[in-house]
This record gives sequence, C-alpha cells and structure tokens, in this order.
Amino acid sequence: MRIGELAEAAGTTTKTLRFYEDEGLLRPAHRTPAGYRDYRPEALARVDFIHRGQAAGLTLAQIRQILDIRDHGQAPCEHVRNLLDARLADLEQQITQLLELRDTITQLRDQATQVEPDTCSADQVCRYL
Amino acid sequence: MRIGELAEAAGTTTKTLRFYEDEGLLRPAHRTPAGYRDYRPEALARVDFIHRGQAAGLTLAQIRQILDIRDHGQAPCEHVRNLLDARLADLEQQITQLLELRDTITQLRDQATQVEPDTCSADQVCRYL
DNA sequence: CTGGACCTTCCAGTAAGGGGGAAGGTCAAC
DNA sequence: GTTGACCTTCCCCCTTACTGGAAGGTCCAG
Repeated sequence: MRIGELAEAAGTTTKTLRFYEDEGLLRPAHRTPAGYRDYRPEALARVDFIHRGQAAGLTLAQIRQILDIRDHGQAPCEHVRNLLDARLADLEQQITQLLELRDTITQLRDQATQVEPDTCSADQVCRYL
Repeated sequence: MRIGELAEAAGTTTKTLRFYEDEGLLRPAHRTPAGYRDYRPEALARVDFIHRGQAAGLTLAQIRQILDIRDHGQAPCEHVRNLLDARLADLEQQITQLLELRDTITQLRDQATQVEPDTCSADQVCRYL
C-alpha cells in the first residue's frame, strides 16, 4: 500500500507518516522502482499503536522506546509498566495542580463579578489579578 | 533601576525582561546616556502582575491584552472576567480529560501487572496498549 | 590601565508534533 | 499527449515561553 492509502486507513496524513519515519517510529518502507514507499499491512497496526500510545498520554519519544525494544525482539512489558506508572504519577500531580488552579480562578472570577470598574484605582493594572 | 536589579527584585532574569519588552508586555524603558535600560519603580508592579497572570494560567498573549487595555486608560474588568470565564471552562474540560485518562491508564497498568511477558504474541507490539 | 561585572544587540535553539509549499518525478485515464 | 492525482525530497514555518551564546560597549574598583 502506498503512503496515501496508509494515511487514510490510519486517519492521519502523509506528512505525519514521513515525520514518524524520520523520527524512527516507523521503519523505512520498501520502495517501488519509482521510489514510492510501499507499506505492508503490518504498518497499519504500528501506526495504530502509536496513536494508542498518544491517547495514553505518552510522548512520541516514549512510544519509540517501546517500539525499539519490540524491534529488538524483546517484550517491552516491564518498560511499559514503568512508563505507565510514571505517567500516572505525573497525571496525579497535573490533576491536583489544575484543581487548585480552578479554585484560585473561581475566587478571582467571583471577585471580578462583584466590583465595578469605577472603583478601581488607576495605579494598578487590575485589582483582580 | 537597571535591568539586573529589576530582574532580581522580580525573581526573574534579564533575558526574560528583554523578552517581555520585545513581546510588548513591558513598555520600552528609558535609557541612560550609555544606552542602559533605566526602569522606574512601577515596572516591578507590572512584572509582578505578569507573574500573577501566569499563575492564573493565562498566556502571555492574554496578559498583554489586559495590559494593552489598561495602557489605553480603560479598566480591563470585563475583559478580565471573560478571560477568567474562558480559562475556567478550559480548565473544567482539561480536568475531565485528565481524569478519564487516569482511569484508562490505571486499567492498562493493572493489566500490565497481571500478565507475564511470555504470553505475549510476537506479532503485536504490546498487548497493553 | 586592567579586570570583572554589568549592559547592549542579534542570532539560534529548545520541546512536541507536525504543516505549508516549492520543484520535480510518476502513473492512469481520456 | 495531456491533464490531474499521486508521489519524492527539501527546507522553512508554526506554537509557548523562554534560554544560550557571541561580539561588543560601559562602569567601577584597585
């Protein structure tokens, strides 16, 4: 299959697939005599895997690590567990921070609703922030 | 005050202050005969305001909008309320997504803990993702 | 008068994940 | 034989908020 077909099947663009190849996420495809990339069906599973990894919040660099381990013939299980653990710890922290930020902004916004502009002093930028 | 003093007082760097000036967040300071920036004390309040805006999750572009309104002699109250409302709506969505992602990853991780590598089939990248 | 700590401008680069578009080759249909 | 839809490589551009470094000017102490 050509790159356009693979892109459509995977729900992405040819640009992105070439980018993945440059970044080492997809292995270089065979070429037709004309120089066109010629993908085997397994390539679709690989692109789908990349997308699932992204949906799990992994970076392309982390996904590449997993793929590299697999490409060397090993099962990346432990590495994946570690990545997921790390991602989970990050997530907890992000969520905590966002919840705090939400509280802060809610308070600021409530204050901003109650006061009228003409009571602002001119020497400050904004009394709500 | 010179840029280094302002940077220290504001808890940032001279690089960042020049960057803020380039981005239109700080107005160009007066210059000494030698060409050094010479800030008035109000500049510190402005840098602090920028930091409070960032702490509220606003982008520099949004903070610049508020400062521009203030610089034109108007009270930016309504604009600030709108920005905070928008930020709050964004936050709700971000939090929801992160909570969903946390559930997903927790499930993936639990599965990854229970299964042993040798039961993985070789034709897939990773059974957990 | 020299050394070091400042300051100036400009240029380049970072992470992440691509997008835009040029200049050119290829393939199938009409 | 010529469109039009593909494909190729190449290089630059975008976002956000800075950071690093080079080359050069200034200021103050010893």
